[in-house]
Amino acid sequence: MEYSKKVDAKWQKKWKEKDVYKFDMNSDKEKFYILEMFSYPSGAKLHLGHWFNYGPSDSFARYKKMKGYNVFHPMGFDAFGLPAENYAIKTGIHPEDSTLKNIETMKRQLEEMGGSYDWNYSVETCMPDYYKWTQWLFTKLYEAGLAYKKEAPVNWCDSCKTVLANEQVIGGKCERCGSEVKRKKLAQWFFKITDYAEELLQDLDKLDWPESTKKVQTNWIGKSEGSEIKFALEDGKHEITVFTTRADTLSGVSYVVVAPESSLVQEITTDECKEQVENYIKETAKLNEIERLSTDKEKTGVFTGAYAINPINNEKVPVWIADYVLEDYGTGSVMAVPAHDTRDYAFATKYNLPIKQVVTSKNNEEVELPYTEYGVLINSGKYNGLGSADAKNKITEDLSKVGKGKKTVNYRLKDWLVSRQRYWGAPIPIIYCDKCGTVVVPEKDLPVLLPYDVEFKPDGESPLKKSAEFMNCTCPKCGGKATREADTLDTFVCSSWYELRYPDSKNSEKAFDKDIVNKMAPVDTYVGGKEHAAMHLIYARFMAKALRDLGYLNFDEPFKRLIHQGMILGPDGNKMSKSKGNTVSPEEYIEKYGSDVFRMYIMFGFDYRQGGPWDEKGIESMVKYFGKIERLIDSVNELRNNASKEKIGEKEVDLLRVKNQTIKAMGEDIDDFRFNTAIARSMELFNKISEYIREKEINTKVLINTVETYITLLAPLAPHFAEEEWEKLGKTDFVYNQNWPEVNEEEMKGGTKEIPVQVNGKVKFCVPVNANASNEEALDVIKNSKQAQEIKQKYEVVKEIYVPGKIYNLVVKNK
RNA sequence: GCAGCUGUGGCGGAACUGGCAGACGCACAGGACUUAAAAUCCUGCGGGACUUAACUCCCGUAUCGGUUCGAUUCCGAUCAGCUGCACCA
Repeated sequence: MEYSKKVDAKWQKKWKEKDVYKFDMNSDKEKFYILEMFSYPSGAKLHLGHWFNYGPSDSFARYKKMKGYNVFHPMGFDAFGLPAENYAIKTGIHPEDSTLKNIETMKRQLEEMGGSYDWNYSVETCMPDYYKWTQWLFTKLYEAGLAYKKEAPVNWCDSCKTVLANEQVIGGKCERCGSEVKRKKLAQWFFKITDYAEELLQDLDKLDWPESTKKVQTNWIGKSEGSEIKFALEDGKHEITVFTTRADTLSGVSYVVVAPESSLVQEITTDECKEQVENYIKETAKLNEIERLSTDKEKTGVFTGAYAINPINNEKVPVWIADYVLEDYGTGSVMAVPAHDTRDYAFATKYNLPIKQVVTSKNNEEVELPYTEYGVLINSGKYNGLGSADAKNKITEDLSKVGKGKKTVNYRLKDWLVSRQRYWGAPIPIIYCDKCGTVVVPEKDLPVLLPYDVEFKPDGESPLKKSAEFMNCTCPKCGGKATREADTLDTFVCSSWYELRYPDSKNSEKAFDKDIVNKMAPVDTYVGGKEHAAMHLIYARFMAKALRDLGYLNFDEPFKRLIHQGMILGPDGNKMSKSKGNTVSPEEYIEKYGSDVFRMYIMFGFDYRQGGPWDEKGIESMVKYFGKIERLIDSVNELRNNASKEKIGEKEVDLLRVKNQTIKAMGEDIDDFRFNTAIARSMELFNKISEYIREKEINTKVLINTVETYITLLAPLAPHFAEEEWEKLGKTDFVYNQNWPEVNEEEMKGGTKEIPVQVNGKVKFCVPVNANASNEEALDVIKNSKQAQEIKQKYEVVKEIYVPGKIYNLVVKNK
């Protein structure tokens, strides 16, 4: 193989000289926005996962360009975040220094990969020219009532000294550092994503996304329709509102449970029960949410001494508190129906509470409790005999007439907690003034710059609090002394709108120009890992919708089509990790083989959506293929001046058919991110050309045309290598700028086609049919074939089935 | 526990709405070239039976069953692996 890293460098230089990646916003061509999830520069170098994400996607972008689109394919860096801060704490190297250095390295590596990015459209989220607008976004959401502050129980990581969002807690442990997560109450900033719960759910239908990811989001949003029911307390002063999806079981309520954190608890607890209730609340506070919700944990609770009145039958039922009820889901209170809920059943059994069956099976069979299915009501007074579904409606309706209940919809989705007690993030643009209260930083004062010189070692306080210079400021409203918000924004905020900034990334007046963003966005194809199915992808959707409602966007969804690449595992089949010692570094391969061999191998050796274990040996197959192509081009150049036959014979028809089939198949494959089969098709065409080249008489015109097409087809997949071979073929322009070859339908149909013939569903033989023949003609040929005649003589034909162009099946029985 | 995904040769993987299972490649085996080796080129390559041989036949897509003229593909049950969610009222 002559191809090497030097060839990469040669073409990268030439491309740069001609500025081929320059994006022209005003092109007449139809725009196509391709985006890969930008990378987080925590490590110093691109790893295999980056290559697997960016390499094939870049080939997709190059293909789309050849197909005639005005392709917009930007790249940037998600540069704020905890790892850089942790690294800094460990090494003393400032996060800004390490991050900027990493970005430089990664940029260089992306260029070495051959990424077709126009770096004039790039973002680095840690730079003031970007986070100014992240802050601006916050102020807009605040003004629209979509950002608010509240005291909330949060997940606290003692090791990172920071708060984690619920979805960042993995198995009770901190997603980033793995240490145990505790609960703590803090005043926190939230984005009101719940306002968009219904739309986020409904609009999933509009998206060309993997079904599994849509399901993840559906579950995340967790819509449930039910009823809110009011239970008056016996004291006549208080009231408990519960949320239930099973209003039909209301007559079976044997107690009511309130979340221990609820402020109501203090008010209703009787003096006799005060001590046990307070002890229980203390115990609960020690547990984190994961522990509380663990199925393994036995359900516990205590009686408050209060009694509630069932609005349907005036029965008096005890009010308990229990840690299996959460304050922030539904109304924070539930009605317990042990006979028809497994959880309540276990609780009632443990604490000897009554169990009253009010639903039975439709055919009135004996049922085992707890019976959680829908059925027919019993022991429910005037509702007896109603089906569960009807009873739910009827009961809720009756309650609503007396102001004791209503139909309602509940979502599991929680508001997005965006504040972080960290240094390496965008400061929240809020000022606290003694006179004016909470004041948002006006646009003219943005960005609120993140100071460089700050003690960022964690001690439970926000690092920015320790910088007097940062904290002390004047109130924008009254001009008096004021202090700044010391918390920074979750990095997911930075990444929730970056796709909107790319097309106008240099704009210093606005986050983006409305016309430009509406012209270039939404993203047509978005490529990234499954791990972002819930968080990033739902936050970005929310942000787009919020910005639309604020009048900045005229579309609803930021990413029309989504592709998840699979994961490349270590050679041992396990997830790559330094601790396991099974990591594979792309660098040495690039040094040894060049970017294209590596890119081609990762595309050919794996199903893009699946990934799989790394196979050291596989890459050699690509080295062989490249060598073969080089030798083929040399042979073709030698044949170039030989005498050519003029006729288009059987062999030429055959070659041209395969050529056209390959153009079509490869195009479809690349469009659908099936790079492995696209490359396999290219190999088939290669094999066909090699076969043809061994013929005695060669039509050099057909040969050269086919070989040129073949190299063109390789161009998006192996960009540097294809340029090199293109040049060898005597071409002086860039193969990068070629159009994707057109399919010649006539040539593609040429030759004969083998139609398989089945007898009773089993293939017995094939009949060659002219590929251009009509269905009738083809069927005629098959029916009149010698073998078919033989079958018909031998057996009685019961039925015949012909699927045009595919199969002919005879159903027979013995005569 | 619930949900989702996956299961095809020695290996990576093909087979697009049911229509020739194993494309393409790796590995392996044989041959050509060579003094020889490497490289390269050619041929073979799921398992089994029979045959001098061509052929032919049988089995085969995790397992068992179903629908169908026909199932890797659809349906049901089971097993295995991976991933996500976590008492959601």
